[in-house]
Amino acid sequence: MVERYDHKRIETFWQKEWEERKAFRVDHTTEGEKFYVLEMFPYPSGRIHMGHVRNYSIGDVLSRFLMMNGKKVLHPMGWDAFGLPAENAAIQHNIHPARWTLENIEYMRRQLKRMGLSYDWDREVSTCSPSYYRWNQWIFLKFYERDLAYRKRGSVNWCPRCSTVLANEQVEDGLCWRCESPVEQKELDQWFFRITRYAEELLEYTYRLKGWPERVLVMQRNWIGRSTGAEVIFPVVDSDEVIKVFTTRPDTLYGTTFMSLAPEHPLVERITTSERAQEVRDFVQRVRAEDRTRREKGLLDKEGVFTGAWCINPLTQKRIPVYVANFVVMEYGTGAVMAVPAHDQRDFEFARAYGLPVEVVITPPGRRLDPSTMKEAYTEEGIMVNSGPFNGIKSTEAMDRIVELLEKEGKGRRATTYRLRDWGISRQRYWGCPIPIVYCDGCGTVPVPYEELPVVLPQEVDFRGGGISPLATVRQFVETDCPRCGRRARRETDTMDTFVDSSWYFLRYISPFKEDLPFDRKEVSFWMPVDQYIGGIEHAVLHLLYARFFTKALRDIGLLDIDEPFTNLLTQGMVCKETLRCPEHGFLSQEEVDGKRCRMCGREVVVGGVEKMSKSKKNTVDPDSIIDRYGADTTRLFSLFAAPPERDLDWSEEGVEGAYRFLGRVWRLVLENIEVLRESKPCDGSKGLEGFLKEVHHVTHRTIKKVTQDIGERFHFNTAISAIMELVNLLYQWQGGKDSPIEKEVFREAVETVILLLSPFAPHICEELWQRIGNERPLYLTPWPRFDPTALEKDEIMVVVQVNGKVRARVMVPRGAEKEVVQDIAMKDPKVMEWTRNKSIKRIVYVPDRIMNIVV
RNA sequence: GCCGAAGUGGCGGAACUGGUAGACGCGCUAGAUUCAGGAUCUAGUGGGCGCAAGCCCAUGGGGGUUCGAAUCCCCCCUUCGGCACCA
Repeated sequence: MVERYDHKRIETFWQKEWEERKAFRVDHTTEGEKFYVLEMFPYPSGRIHMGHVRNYSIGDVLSRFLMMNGKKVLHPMGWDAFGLPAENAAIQHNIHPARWTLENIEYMRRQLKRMGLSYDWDREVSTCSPSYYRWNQWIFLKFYERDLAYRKRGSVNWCPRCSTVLANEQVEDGLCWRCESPVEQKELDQWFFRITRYAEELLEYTYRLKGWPERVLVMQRNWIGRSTGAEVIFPVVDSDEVIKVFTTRPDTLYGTTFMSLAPEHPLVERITTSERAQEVRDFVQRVRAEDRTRREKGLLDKEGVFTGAWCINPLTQKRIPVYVANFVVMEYGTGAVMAVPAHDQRDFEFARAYGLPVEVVITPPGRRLDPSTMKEAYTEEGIMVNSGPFNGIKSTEAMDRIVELLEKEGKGRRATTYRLRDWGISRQRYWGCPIPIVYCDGCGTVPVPYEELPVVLPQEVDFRGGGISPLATVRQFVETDCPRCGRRARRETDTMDTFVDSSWYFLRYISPFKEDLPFDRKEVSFWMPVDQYIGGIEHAVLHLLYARFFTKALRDIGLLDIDEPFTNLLTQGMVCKETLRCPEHGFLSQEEVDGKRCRMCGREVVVGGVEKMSKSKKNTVDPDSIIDRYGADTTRLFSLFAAPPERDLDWSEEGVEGAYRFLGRVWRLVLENIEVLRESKPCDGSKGLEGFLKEVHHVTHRTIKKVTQDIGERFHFNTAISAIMELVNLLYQWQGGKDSPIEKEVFREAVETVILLLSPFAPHICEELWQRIGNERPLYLTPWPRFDPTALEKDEIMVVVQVNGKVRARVMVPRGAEKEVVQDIAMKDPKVMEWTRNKSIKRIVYVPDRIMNIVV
């Protein structure tokens, strides 16, 4: 019996070794062929979860693979360390957010090190450290100078549970993205980043990011939500006021029969006639009190009220009534809609409800529409009618022509609107980056001078009060002198959204010690953009859009010379597991189940569907316990083998055992042959190899080729691993001895190859075996193996023979044989003869060295 | 409603540009080893018919293109994800 595979000892040993030798440190020179591998940094919530394990395993395989292939690889790790959970923990457990966060970082760093990840820990960055967030403030000031940061009072999303404001991107279905509480609206003074200035560029570049998954790009396009059309001016009758509308359908302008304003529209108050005033005011108040989410989701019936005012259709000069309607939102377009009931479903419903006229201006080809009997709006294109000079032309053509007419007469213009809103970054919480602004009664809003940065977050704060920013209670913080006039002034007490922190952290990794600037220009132009970014799909819009915006803004400030931060993006799937349920006690964890029964009540447990691991469903698996039991190598191997990275992964204990078994097989393969391996060199070339030896040599090189392509080109780690398994299986088939030099050499080459190819996945065991077979140089400094094309060539090749598309035989032919030669061989095959007997051959298709199809 | 992704054995998944469907792993079955269990090794494992050689069927369903389709085209169904009174 050989020594057993002791993962604990091996993994501890090699982790210490890598750490002491600073194996994965990358110097600050800017020479060589660079590759920047980045994984989304974690929030230090306490412990890592399987999603992290998967994310970081993917990055590590790639990183180690590229290092062995001679690339200069930057592979850093850090902490997205500001955020609400720290503050909530502080409130619940009376521990300071800073301590809570730092302790979590300590713990999680140890967990990551236990996974054997190849990070350059010298570049570790933590966003809650003043040496990091001072540059947040610095960038904020640069944004402020360029009017990319501004303050405005407005209706904002308020999460009562988190007692803070949320950006639009952080509201999902009307619920807070973090705690799922219903979001309310509040009027507050808030800081915004003018991301809308980049709306067009952000959109345009989604068509150039070839290395991003299509679905992420689509989500971003939807989010930016560009629509093109026209802005049209409708003068109000007996008034100097005009109503501006945005429409994507200028072709329907002649069919406008009324006007709808958003209840929040400023004109409502000004144009409503006195006899309608009370009714309108009641209506506006009622709608504004309505549940915002229901209103936004379109769940309410179309309702409205007449203002008493009329406006003029600029093309027809017809008077049309102005309504206030609950389905018009102030935030989009101009907050006013020209209503064309015949050609817009919402307007149609509204018109029917209030008895307003429906006028058809576009007819479907070859059909006529009757306004009195229409059941729904006709929204397709067609032929123009009742549209003055445009009658008879196609509606698609009329679009442009009508806009031209409007522009000529000064009644409107071509216009584009976006769904994207500016990014509200103020947060009424403590544990975040202070906004470097001072308010002075004399000077107004004054930026903190650069030389006074950082504005340090004070330690002693009572953050238990709800509703206002905790910093507002700290007098020593709030009270300051105006940097401009020196008189007493007040500091801004909100902190920044933590998505600001993560919008540029990948730049700080490049020069984490830079004192005078956020990052070093020269180093950044060497390393950026990130060549491969890896993370979860949940950031498809949030973080990934913000980081793109930051990159463009920093470029325009003159700090960067790239347009996009991430060349290639890999969005890994979720880690899922089956759920267990007790009819009485709900979801159960593995520990709460005894056999097939609930430990609490003894009732039979229902095995539910495979769902994303979550605490609430109690189907999580703790990485620590898996690493304890099977080791980091097994854990990594399984999470990469069970599914391709972008797909969801079903966690299975049996699968983990399978991975463990495989590593055991590799371990025994080496140790059972340790003498043979030690006393030989790998063979060089395929000369003189016959039979099984030739087969082993051939498969060895075929595996090098496949694994190299699967890792480097396709990220198909699962198939790479299965190819290595096949090679190992073949070596277990070795029947004869390993006595002659040639046998030893072939075997040694094959085993070395297995170790090298497996090392990015399972680095500890491979490093150990590599050393044991007598290598001095550590594996992580050893070049990746290259395949020998001549070893891949076979003299004889199996060709599949089909008759009428059905496989009937397989024949061996010399490689590269002519069609006629193969045909002769095939026709002599008894099976083929049987199927072609008494039949006339119509055609023979031959794909060289692969397949022959005989059509009879 | 619109947009996107995906449907392959008992399960996770292979099949690169149309060319042996089911690699690899899990699970299951049998054998070897063992006092026994575990571990390990070997063999088998899509379905149907057959003693067997073998034949037929099979990649969500239906049609088509092709010598040949999981892969290309058309129609439909299901699941997941995103957006949605967006003018």
